[in-house]
Amino acid sequence: MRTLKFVDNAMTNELPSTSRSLPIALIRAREGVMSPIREMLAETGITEQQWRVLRVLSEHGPMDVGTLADRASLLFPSLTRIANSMRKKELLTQTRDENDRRRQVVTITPAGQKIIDDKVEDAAQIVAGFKNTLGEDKYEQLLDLLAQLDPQHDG
Amino acid sequence: MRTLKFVDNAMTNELPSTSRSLPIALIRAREGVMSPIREMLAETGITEQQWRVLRVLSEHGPMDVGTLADRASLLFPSLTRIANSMRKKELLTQTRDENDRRRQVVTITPAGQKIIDDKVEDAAQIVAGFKNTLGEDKYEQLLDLLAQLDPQHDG
DNA sequence: TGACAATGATTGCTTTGTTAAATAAATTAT
DNA sequence: ATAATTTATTTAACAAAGCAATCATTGTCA
Repeated sequence: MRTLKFVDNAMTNELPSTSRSLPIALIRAREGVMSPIREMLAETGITEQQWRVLRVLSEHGPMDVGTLADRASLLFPSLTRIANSMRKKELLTQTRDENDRRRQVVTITPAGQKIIDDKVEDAAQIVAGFKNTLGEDKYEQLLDLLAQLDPQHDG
Repeated sequence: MRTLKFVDNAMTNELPSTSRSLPIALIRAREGVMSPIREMLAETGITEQQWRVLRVLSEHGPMDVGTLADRASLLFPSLTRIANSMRKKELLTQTRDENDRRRQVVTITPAGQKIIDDKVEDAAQIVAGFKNTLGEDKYEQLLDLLAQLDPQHDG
């Protein structure tokens, strides 16, 4: 068992204690945030990722799979499967782009949009709850700090 | 396609644009942080989760599966399977607690500890990199804000 | 004591994450 | 024009997440 040293570890080769580990803190925060959202989504029969796909499509309209994957923060292979199952549930449709026939254009269906419409309010309340516990300022600050850890982000 | 309104949405039923969504920000930040760590771990043949398990065992010594799952932020069923594969690789051992024979006590092996020892330095440098880009203050601040989103955490 | 609840852990099932390889259409270069 | 390259997407294979159900052991209490 490694001995814990309760000193600054900046000049040492020590990792921060797992209780102050950034990756673990990110996981736990995510779990805290997603837990009520998952609970809310359980009634709809769709998953967290499927909700994200619907959100993006609803917000920006039809788009190709690559852009969708990017905006919903999903990996390509994941999205392929997710789109398949969502098509079976008729939450979206998929058509080949005739200008560039490699591209698959995905569109939300009325049934998909209905799920969004039915749940926006609940979702917004959950978000508002977190904004409330942190306070508006710290909430925005958190989003900024998180953005700085995202390599895609400019900064 | 939903019309975007560029106004404050506090009093409306609108969700924040997906680009300012907390769950998505958390996913992206996590991806940004884990990407170099995964790269580093690729050489060792273990996954991010297995690394966490080794870290916790190395830091706190042998413990039962429940406590380990808690400290490594893994779900029980996940840990059961992860421990199985790690046992096959001889990174840890598992023995029944004789006082309470429901409990399984997990211990890191020398081979497991060696992976930690070989890579602590690299890992610490990666962490230091993030501390550097954010600055010591904002880094600590971020950890505090994230902790507030964790229901397990006191606060 | 003996039925019953509570606890610790595992198993089964479906979905997603992650990497690598394959396919297919478009672009570039020779 | 055709071979080589790049781009968009899919498939395959394995690890892990998340949820429900199961199993074994321990604890409670009538």
